[in-house]
Amino acid sequence: MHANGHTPSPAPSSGLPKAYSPAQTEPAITAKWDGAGAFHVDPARVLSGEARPYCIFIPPPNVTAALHLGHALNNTLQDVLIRAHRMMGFETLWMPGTDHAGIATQAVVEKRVLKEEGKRRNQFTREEFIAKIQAFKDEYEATITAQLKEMGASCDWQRQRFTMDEQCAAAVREAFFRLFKDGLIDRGKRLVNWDPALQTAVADDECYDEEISAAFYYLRYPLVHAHEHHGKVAGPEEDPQPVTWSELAARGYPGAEAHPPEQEAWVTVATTRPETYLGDTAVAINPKDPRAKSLRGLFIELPLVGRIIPVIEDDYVVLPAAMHEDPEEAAKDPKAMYATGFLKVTPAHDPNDWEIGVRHKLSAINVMAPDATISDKHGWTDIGDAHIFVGKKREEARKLAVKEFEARGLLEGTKPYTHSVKHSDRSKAIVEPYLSDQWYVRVTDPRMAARANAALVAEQRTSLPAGESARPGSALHAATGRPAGSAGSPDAASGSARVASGSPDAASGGPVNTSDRLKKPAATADEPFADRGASSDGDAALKFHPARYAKTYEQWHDNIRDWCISRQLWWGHRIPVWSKRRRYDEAIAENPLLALAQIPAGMSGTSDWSGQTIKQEFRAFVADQTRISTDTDGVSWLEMFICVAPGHPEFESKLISAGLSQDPDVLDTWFSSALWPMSTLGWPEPAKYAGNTGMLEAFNPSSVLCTAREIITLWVSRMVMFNRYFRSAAADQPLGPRPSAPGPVPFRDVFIHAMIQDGEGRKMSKSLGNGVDPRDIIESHGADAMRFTLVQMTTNTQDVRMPVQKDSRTGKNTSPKFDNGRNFCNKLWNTARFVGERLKTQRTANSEQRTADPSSLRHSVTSSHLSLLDRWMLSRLATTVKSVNTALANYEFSDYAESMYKVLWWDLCDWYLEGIKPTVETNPAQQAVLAHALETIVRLLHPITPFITEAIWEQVREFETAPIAGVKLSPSRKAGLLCTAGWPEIDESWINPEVEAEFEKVRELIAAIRNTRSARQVAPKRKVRLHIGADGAAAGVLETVPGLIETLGGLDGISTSAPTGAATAPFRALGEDLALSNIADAAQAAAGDDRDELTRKLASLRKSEETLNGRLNNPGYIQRAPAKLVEESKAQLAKLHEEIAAIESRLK
RNA sequence: GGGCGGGUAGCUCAAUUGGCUAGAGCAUUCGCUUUACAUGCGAGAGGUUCCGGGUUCGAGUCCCGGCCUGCCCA
Repeated sequence: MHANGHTPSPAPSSGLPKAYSPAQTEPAITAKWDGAGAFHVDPARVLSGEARPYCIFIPPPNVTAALHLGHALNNTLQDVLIRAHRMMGFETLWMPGTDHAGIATQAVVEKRVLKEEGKRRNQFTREEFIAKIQAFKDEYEATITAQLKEMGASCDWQRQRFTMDEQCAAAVREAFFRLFKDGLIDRGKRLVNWDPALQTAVADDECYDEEISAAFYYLRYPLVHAHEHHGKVAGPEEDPQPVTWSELAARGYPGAEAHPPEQEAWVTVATTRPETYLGDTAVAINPKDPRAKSLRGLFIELPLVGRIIPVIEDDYVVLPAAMHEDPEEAAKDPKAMYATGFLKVTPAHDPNDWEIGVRHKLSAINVMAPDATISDKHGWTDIGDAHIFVGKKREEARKLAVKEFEARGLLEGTKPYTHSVKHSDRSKAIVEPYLSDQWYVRVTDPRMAARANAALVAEQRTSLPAGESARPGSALHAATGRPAGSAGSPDAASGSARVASGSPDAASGGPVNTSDRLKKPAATADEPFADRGASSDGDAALKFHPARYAKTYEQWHDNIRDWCISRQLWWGHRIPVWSKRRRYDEAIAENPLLALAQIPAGMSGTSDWSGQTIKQEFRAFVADQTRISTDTDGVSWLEMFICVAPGHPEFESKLISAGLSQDPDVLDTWFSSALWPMSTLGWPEPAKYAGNTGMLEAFNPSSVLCTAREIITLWVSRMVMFNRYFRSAAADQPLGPRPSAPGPVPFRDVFIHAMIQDGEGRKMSKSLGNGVDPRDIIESHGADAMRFTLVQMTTNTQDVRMPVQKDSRTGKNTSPKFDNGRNFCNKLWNTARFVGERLKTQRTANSEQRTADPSSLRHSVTSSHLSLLDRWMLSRLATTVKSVNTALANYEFSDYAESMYKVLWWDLCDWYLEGIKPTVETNPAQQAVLAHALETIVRLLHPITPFITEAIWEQVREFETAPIAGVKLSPSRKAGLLCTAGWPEIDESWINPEVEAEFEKVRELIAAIRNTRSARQVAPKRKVRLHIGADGAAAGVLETVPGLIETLGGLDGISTSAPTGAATAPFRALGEDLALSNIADAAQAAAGDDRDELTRKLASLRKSEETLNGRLNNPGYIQRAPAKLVEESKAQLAKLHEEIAAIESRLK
């Protein structure tokens, strides 16, 4: 292998070394592309109508690490599309950039800082720590950019963006502001996945499930009599009276008689998390449970805490297995096997309990601090005797709770139980469902989710049209600034919140215009006709490839939930909201605007502003929301949230000096990613950033998004929702009126490509050590080899497997698959050497004239100048151009690579080059075909293997031959580089099935000769003689390709006389008995056929004969199958009979 | 639990949507330094298309039921 230190010696005749050396070629080619600005796009060419746009936005890689093989695949496919369309004459933009990847990057840097400096994040100021992350980001951004260039990515590098750079940040500010102003962002107290180690909310996709060994604990909860006051049950009653078993027996409770009549009765709950009992606000039983009826109206007194909570009935509760109608069915549900029929309900610490809480309007009591220790400072006030738990970790508190129940005789038992529990990706800590204030985007609003589905092309839609399928979202907690009917009873206290989420009518008391929201789903369908016309721009415009992924996309939107966008991190876009909390009083309650008025009054020094004035003066860049809440001490608060549009730092400082503070959280990374197709083009003010004028109009919507399937829900959906919302016609002006008609999609096609797995079907990962580093492959095999292999592997399946091997020499992971690509590149290289040697005499200084100035040329080569072999080659080329175009249009990448492999290796190298060797140097027409064949292939291959083709092109374009009619190879548009040369066009009239069929006969004859030679062990160099009939089929075939059979069959001549002597070998081809003679020296001639092989072959042919006979003897087949097929079968059978007879005669 | 894939030669994948004797590449066997290429050339061997039913003249392909396997969403 040449990488082994030895430099291939150049072949003096052609100037090209014998083996292709990517390491010597690739950097120089990259420099040429860079120097020529070959990939820089000019929107003016699009806007003037000079060129059609083609655009892809790169899925911005995270700055957390170098690119892996999945990135290599993703970016190779994009580059293939980009380069092909650039050559096709499109004004082609591939927008590059990177993503700040909030939690991932911060976690990586935190780990690094801890390791290197022994310090934690909180030992730095926010600014100091962000600077460290920034430095890390700069390092990896540079690595990633270098890697993409090494792969040959033809991005418009002058436009490279970062999701947190100034331009993208402005878009994020603007988007947040508009959503806030339009009531699509609100603040809510909900359960989030809380990472107690990192102390931030994490998204579902930042979690993984892992089984842990745990236990079910069976706790006895004492039953008591109590009363409910105005729906409040959390307050302890005075001296609650215990319920005795005899009372229960009287109520008809099954099994109560088994207990001592005067003993205090209990119910037993089963739980894996006993410590959360501190936050229980009910015990639930299934209404179908026979005990349910007798417990109605009874309460529980929680031990130590003393809280009185109701027994409620809810379908969610699993019936115990013993109670199940079908015991076999019950045995299938492990939970039923463990269940007691009673469920402790802890809305603040369990998502299912939260839902029950919503249904039954229970309180949610948070009993934990952000580090998941038990705390009485975060909403829990009725501590009672439970203060012994405060300060304990989750696990310690669990043990203590069990111990305390046991001490009171309330622990009924313990059963070991293994179950899967959510863990945080980044810290590996067990996620705590945690009640906290977060910002949400109301993607459940029909302007978001329903419009995303409406964007699908008609043939990919399966669900109801927009509006009918949309569902109202969960309730708002934050109020908008809109005047409200009645302030109602304040809800959602800061810690002990009344659960309201998920229930639309729960918000009816608040200042939210609920009816307006509920009407919205239908509004889309009821929109005026004109509006629908305007929306046609984006409706039915989005298409998935492969189509099956449209379903994933659609179902996601049908079931979408509001999107939590706040993250308790430092690395990210800081939420542009300033807030202040004030004591609530009656006057303010009547008019929240008045309260708001007092804030800017203080900060500006002007004391007489009214709410109305604020609205007018700052309407353009200030939006506000208020929220009313009551804490457990009964104190009501009014919170004011003010969002400021970008570009008003002076106003922000005024807010600060007026006592407001900016939200410490940052936005979910996907918020900025969702804006990527807009922010990178300068939205909302392209003119403000150099070079962006016209970009938005020219390149949004883009052509296609290339990504992996898990990204459909994470990113594709959000880009579609945001693009359609923010780019609606009404919203295109900065700070314009609230958009009504939906806008365009961010991309017309979504191509979902496969995921690369290892040979065992596992994901490639660091922990498994089964990953392949693209840098290693580029180093050992070259970027083109890697790209070819990746393209070749990309079928429309969901996974592709890449067997991974450890290179014994380097110790690095590699895959034998990449040898395919390397060998292919080498084949191309040597093809070019061959052609270069044959055509060197035809070179001129500049062959571009050849197509640019037809008058300077000799006559065009047409079909009549060409032999069968030449016409066959042109037919193959024309067919290839056609099939490559089809493959590209359908994102069938492996088909593209396969077409190129076949036309280069099989057609051009194995047959055409071998066939023309004796004649090409004296046949100008053939030289023209040869030159055009190579150049067509080089051009068609450029998108897959850009480096080697660009290198070869430097020689190819020097060839001077006659043009060929109907073959168009347009010159380069920039700096004589192949990457901007024209895509090959070959007139389809060159596709000639008769020629190909004729050539098939030639190949059959040659194959038969070679087969016979091999079977008779004829020395490869030995020339033999072919004997044919004077008027047989072989004679006809020979006429069509003078000299070719001799060359490729190793013949020294052809005779029409019968063979003589022992050294002859009869064979059959083209339906004729033929023979080779002179196959061996007299001494060796005795060696005959290999009888074993002939016998084997005969058996195989007999089997085929049987199949065909069976088919033709079936009357149904003769009657019903197409006549053409029947004829073919008959012909096949006849041919089979011939072959069988021939072999039988040899076996005699 | 819901949804979507996959199961074809030792390995990785095709098979024009129901129609050639199920094909390639790699690996393997035999032969070959042949003036483009040994990263090569020529010739072979290798298949119960996961299993069981059904529809059809005809099933790898369509339908039903299993088994195995992967992913996504809850």
